[in-house]
Amino acid sequence: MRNPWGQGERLRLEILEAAARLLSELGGEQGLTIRGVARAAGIAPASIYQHFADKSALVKGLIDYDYEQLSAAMSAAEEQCPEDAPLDRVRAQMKAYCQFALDSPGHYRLMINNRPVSRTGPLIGIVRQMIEGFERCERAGVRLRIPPQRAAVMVFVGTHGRVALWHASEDPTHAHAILDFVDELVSLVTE
Amino acid sequence: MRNPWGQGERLRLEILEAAARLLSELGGEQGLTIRGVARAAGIAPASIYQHFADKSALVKGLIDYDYEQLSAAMSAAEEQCPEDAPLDRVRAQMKAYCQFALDSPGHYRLMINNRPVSRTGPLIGIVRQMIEGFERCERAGVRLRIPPQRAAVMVFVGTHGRVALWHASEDPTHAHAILDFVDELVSLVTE
DNA sequence: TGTACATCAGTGAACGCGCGTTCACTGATGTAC
DNA sequence: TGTACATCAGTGAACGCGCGTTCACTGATGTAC
Repeated sequence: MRNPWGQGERLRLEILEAAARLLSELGGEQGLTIRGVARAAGIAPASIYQHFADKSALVKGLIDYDYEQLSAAMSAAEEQCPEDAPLDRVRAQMKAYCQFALDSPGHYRLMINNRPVSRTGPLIGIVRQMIEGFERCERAGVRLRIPPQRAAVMVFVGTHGRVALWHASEDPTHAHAILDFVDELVSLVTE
Repeated sequence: MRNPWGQGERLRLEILEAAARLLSELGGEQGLTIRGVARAAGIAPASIYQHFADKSALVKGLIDYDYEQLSAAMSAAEEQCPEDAPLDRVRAQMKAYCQFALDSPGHYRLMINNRPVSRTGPLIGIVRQMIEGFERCERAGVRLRIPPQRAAVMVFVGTHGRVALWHASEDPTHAHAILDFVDELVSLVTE
């Protein structure tokens, strides 16, 4: 079952999917190894090196892959809400973020812990998305207690903290507690 | 330089201190190995097994050691504030928490990631400390926008999120930005 | 049309490494008689 | 007081393991002439 000519790239995706599956099972980075991914994908360890220069490139590829999924989920959630309810749109995005983190703890941890949050990094992109959301709120007449940038950072950072503690918890509370927390945060930054 | 009779326990502390030093240098758990700790302590790897059953016991010992330091730092900061300024006391505790996290990123990460947050765990103890602080505020007449338990959780969780993002950042902002964030959080939960 | 050769996808076997852990030991210091 | 022995703190050398990575390879599929 080797890929036909010119389709060698297909294995790259299969490797990423196998790595994602493995990461979901493991729930953490320990055990996310070249050999383990090869086993999960049903290929030889050496085959991975045709698609990724080394282990760190594989991990980086996986993280990029994950950020795409997260970003898409947030946008999809936003677009489920009517345009004239900007605060709902903000809430929906943030809750999609939570949902991703709750559904895929291993992925979330990897994304947060292994990717420096740089001025151009993917996490910052998400924060920017939130800032734009709050700016739209303000323009729509929603009263904020602090400037929209600060409100966005506050809601995002608070949610992130809540999710991080959920991850560290040995007996995780139900998802709705996390989602309620988002509502509480939003209500704190609005009047 | 072997310890005299009856003082074998002294090496235990030296091992923990060496592990702590190592963790500070590494900034993360990868590389925190039995052999590495032994090297840092200047002893044979086998010697560690006289004081810790296995690697996980060593890590657990290190985490307990770290929580004691953090808790002591928070209490000390609280007691620097006058008793009749309960909100300042709360702020001081939270800022001591931040300071610890900023000064010792490796330790902070280890504590958060490797210790399930159980109903009786050390992190919960810290949250409870914060709750008591906010209850004292309320009794002293400070007006809160939400119940003291929720205010405490909000401030703690938000701070934790902020610190976690600082850790993930490749170009960390200055400490004062973190401390300002604590003030902003506190001002959001008060009137 | 045949045929020599290049290119591609993927592999098997081996490498050196650092790890956690074990076990029989060394030698100094205490105790029993 | 001496002496045999127990106890203690700590060690050196070895074990088996899984890891990341390399390298010469296999065999199918395409291309040049």
